[in-house]
Amino acid sequence: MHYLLICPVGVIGGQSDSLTYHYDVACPTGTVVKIPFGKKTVTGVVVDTVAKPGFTTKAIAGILSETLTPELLQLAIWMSEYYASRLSLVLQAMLPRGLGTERRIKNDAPALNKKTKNLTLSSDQQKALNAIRKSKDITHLLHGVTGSGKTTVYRELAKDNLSAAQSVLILVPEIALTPQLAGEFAGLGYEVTVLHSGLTEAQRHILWQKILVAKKPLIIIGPRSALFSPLKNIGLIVVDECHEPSYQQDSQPKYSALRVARKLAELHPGSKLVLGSATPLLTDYFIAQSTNTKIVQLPAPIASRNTKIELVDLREREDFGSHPLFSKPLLAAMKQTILNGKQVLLFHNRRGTARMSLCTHCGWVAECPNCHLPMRLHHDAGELRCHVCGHKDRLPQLCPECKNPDIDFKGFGSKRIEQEVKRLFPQVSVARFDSDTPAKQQLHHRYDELKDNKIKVIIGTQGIAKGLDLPHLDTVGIVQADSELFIPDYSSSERSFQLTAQVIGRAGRGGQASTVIIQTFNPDHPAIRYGVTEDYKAFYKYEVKEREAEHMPPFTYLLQLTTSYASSATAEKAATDLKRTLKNTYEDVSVRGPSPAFHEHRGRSFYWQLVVSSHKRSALVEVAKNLPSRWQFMLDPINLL
DNA sequence: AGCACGCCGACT
DNA sequence: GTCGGCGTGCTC
Repeated sequence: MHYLLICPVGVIGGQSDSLTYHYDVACPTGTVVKIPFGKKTVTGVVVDTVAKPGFTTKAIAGILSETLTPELLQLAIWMSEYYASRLSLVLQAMLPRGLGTERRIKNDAPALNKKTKNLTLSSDQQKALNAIRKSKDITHLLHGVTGSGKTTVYRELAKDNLSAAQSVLILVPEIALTPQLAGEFAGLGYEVTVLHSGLTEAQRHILWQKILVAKKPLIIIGPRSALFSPLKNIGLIVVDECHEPSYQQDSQPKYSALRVARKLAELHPGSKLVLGSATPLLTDYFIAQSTNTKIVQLPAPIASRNTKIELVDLREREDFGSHPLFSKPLLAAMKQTILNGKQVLLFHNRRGTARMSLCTHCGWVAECPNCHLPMRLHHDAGELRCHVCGHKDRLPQLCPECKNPDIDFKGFGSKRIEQEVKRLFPQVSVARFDSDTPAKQQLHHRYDELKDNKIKVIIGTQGIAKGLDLPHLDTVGIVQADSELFIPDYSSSERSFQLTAQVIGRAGRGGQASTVIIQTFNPDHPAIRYGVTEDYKAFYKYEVKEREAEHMPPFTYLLQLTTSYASSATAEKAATDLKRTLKNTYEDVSVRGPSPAFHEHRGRSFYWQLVVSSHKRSALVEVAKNLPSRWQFMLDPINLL
C-alpha cells in the first residue's frame, strides 16, 4: 500500500494544507486525483509520498489523466511559502476548472503561419539582443521606450529558443495589445497559443491539455495566469510592459507575476527571463541595480520624434479663456489639428461626467449605499453610479434631504470632456474609450478606424495611454496631469510619472511634427516634469530618495493587514490589540497604524488596517502565517489603499 | 467551499 | 427552557 500526501484543490481553511490518503498503486508527485473529502469528492494533487501514518486513511477515488508538471508543482509550493498562501488556493489558480471532464474537441482552424518577414535589426536592437544572448544571468531588464523595438528583440530571442526545441512564454498586461504581438510571433513558423479572458472553461481546459502533451516547442502569449501553462521545457519568459499593475494579482492567491516568472525561470535551468518596459517599477530597477541583474538599455531611434511640449499651469487662470476645461493653448492646438484633418487625443484618468453631486442648499452629497463613497454623475444615462461597486441610482430632480432643486456637480470625467468636444466641434467625429464604453466599441475593435484617421478626436482614460500607434495623431492633451498625484499613497508619484510618460509617448509616432499640451496644478512636481521629458533616470533618482526618507519599498518590505467589523470602533480596537501583540512577539518588524482603510465603510463593515514593515521579508511571512482570524493580508503591496 | 458545532439573544 | 443566528473550525 502506498501512502500519499495530497493537497485538495480550492479548499479554504484548516491548519494543514495536505492530507494523507492511500492507494494500491504508486502515484508520482504531481498526479491529479479524485479524493473523498468530507462528504464530497474533490480534486487533489499528490504532493509527496509518506510512511503509514498513525491514523486511518481513506483511499483515493481515482486518478485523472491530467498531471501537474514537476516544475509547476515546485512553483506552487514555492508560491505558497513566499506569499504565505494556502497551497490549495495556489493549485486552484494553476489548474484549469473542470479537470476530469470529458471535453468534445472540435477541429480547430489550421494555424496561420505567415511567412517570416526578415526585418533588419537596428544596431541598438542588435546590441541589446547580443547582451541578452551572451549573458549567463536569469533575469534581464530591457529598458526601452515605446517604439524602440523591444518586440523585435523578444522575437529574435524566441527564435533562438524555439530552434533549440524550447518553448517561449510571453506575458502581456492586457488583451487589447495581443493581436499585434501575436502577429509578430506567428511569422516564426511555430504554433502560437493566445490565452485570454474570453476563453470558456472548456476551451481553457482543452488548451491546457494540448500544451501538456505537445511534442513541439510552443509560443504561449497570455496574461499573468499564462505562467501556469504546463510547458515542459521553457527557454524564455518575457514580461512585456512589466510595470503594469495587472501583473499583480490582488485576489487570493495574491502574487506578483514578475517574482513568480523569475522563480519559474529558475525551475527551468538555462532559461532566461526578460522584463521589458520604458518605465520599470522603481523597485524592480533598484533590485536590478543592486543585484547583478543585467539592465539592457534600448534607446529610441534617433531623430524619430519632433514633438513640441507645453505645460499649462492650471492655477494661472488667464491661460483660460471662456472654457473651464481646456486652456487657450490646448483649444488652439485642437482647432489647428482638426483644421489640418489630423487627430487629437485627450487623456483624462477619470470616468463619468462629474465626480460628485452636491446640494447647493444643505450640502447633501449623493453617496453609494454600499461603499459610502460619492457617486459619479453619468449625464448621458441620467444616473449616478458608484465606481467601486457599480451601484446605480436615477439622478434625483430635487435634493432628497431638503427638496432644493439646485444640485451642483463638482469635478469632471471623460464623459464631460466628450460633451464639451462635441459642443465645440459639432461636425467632428469623436470617440471615447473607458470602462463605460460597450465591449464591442472598445479600442481594439475600432483600431482600424483610428489608424485610418476616421476618428478625429480620441478621448479616454488609462486604456488609451498604452501601446496606441497612430500615424495621424498630431495633438495630445492631458487635461489634468496630476489627478493621480492627489491620491494619498506611497506609489502615486510613480503612477503619475508612468501615465504622463506613456501618454506623451503617443505623440509623433509617425515622425510628423506634433504638439503635446499638459494641464496641471503641479508643473514643478518631478513626476510631471520628468514624465513630460520621459526622463526615467532623473525621476528614478528623485523618487529613490523619497522612498528612502519615507522608509518605503525598495528600502523595506511591506505587509498590509486589514480587518473588518460591524463598527469602526471595534475594528480600530482589534487593530490596536494586534499592533501590541506584533510588537511584543516579533523583533524585526515595525508597525504603522492603525488607520482606517482608504474605503473605510464598505457594505455593512468598517475596515481598518496596519502596515507592517521589515528589512527581513521572512519576518513578514511569519507574521502573515500566524495572523489571528478575521485578518487579511497582502505581502509586497504596490499601494496601500 | 460546505457542514457541524457551540455560544448568546429572542420568544412560545 | 429551546430555537436559531452566525462566527469558528475541520475535512486524512
